[in-house]
Amino acid sequence: MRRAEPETRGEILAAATRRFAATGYRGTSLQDIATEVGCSKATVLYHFANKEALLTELMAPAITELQALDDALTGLTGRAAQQTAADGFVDLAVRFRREIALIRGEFPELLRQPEFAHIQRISERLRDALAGNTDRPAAQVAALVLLAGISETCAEFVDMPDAELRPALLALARRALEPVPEHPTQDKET
Amino acid sequence: MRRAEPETRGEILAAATRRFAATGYRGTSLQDIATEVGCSKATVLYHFANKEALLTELMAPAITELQALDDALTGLTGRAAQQTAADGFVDLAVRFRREIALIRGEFPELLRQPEFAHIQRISERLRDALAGNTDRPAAQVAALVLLAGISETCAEFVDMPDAELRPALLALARRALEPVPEHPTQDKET
DNA sequence: TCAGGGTCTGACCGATCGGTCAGGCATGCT
DNA sequence: AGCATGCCTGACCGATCGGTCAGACCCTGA
Repeated sequence: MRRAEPETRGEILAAATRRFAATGYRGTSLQDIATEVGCSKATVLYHFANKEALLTELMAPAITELQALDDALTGLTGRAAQQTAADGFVDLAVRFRREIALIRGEFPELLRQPEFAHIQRISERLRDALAGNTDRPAAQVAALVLLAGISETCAEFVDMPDAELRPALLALARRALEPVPEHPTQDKET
Repeated sequence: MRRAEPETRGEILAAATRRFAATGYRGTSLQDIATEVGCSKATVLYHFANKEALLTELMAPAITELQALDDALTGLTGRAAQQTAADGFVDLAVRFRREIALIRGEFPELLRQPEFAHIQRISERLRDALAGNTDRPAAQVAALVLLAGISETCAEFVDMPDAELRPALLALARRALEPVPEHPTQDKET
């Protein structure tokens, strides 16, 4: 069972991906991962400082690109921001479906940790951009439905080809975000 | 600290609601709940058979009504099913926002338990109805985005008045579900 | 031949989890 | 007075968690 080449690290990453996607981050123990790899739990912790380090390494590419999208958003407002945010987020969600599935349902708790605090801020900015920088409830609601719904849908449809999933999401986002005729529901006080 | 009237059970339920909503079902220990109530963990387990019984009692009304919506859906197809599903689900999601928040992010794991297996089936039927009983990818994607997005949004906007949240969600759902001009992307196989 | 470093492991640790159990205490009925 | 019952508790249990550690094993280079 001893492995001459040090590819164990990679196998651990692959196994962790599978287990996290299947049973979630908290629902997966280091022993689960070790068993899937065929090594001991101590080996997993030899290659990675702790359980969280495994997750952050798995999520790193997605986080980097999310940050890039956030940067691309600075300065944009109104329809331009809306379009950029929608297109960019759909693209990210489709491409990083696997990563989304990894932390599915544990977003709220994971975001509470300081290491992921900036992601919290990014998703808030993304939501504002999608809402067209308005605080109209209807716009905020639509933005959040899209963000959450797209994430969940991508995690669910892991096997759908990009060429099918992406245009479906883009079309939906465009329909959902099309400027509703204002419909001035005058509410003076909140 | 002894309570003459047996209102402890109600206090436990209330505390469990708060804690589950704040840190999730798995993220909340029986000791957490006991501490918030001001009693011992054994007392919690005296009033409830186990941790899961607490959750099921909290979720019972929502589940009952979800079942009713599913019943109302039988026999309907096409646009009628779509409308009924959308209106019914938005209504349920808005009214049972708190219950959704309780199990936020733990839906996948909870659904795996046999006690909640029928909810799995209901949500699948709901998705099919929302998709207009089509298996066109675009329709399935839109249906899932709506279901997941609406749930998450309701859980997030716990404090928004019903009168604001409901129409916003309904308008969004109507826009998202409006019959897209077919746009025959001929895919012969699958 | 030997030293050293990278890889891996079993044994172990403290903490926390859900859950059990025998018994204490107050009350009310007989 | 005696007894049953409902409510509540501390002490305890086995399991599991993430993480530590001393040492075994193997390869390589001097």
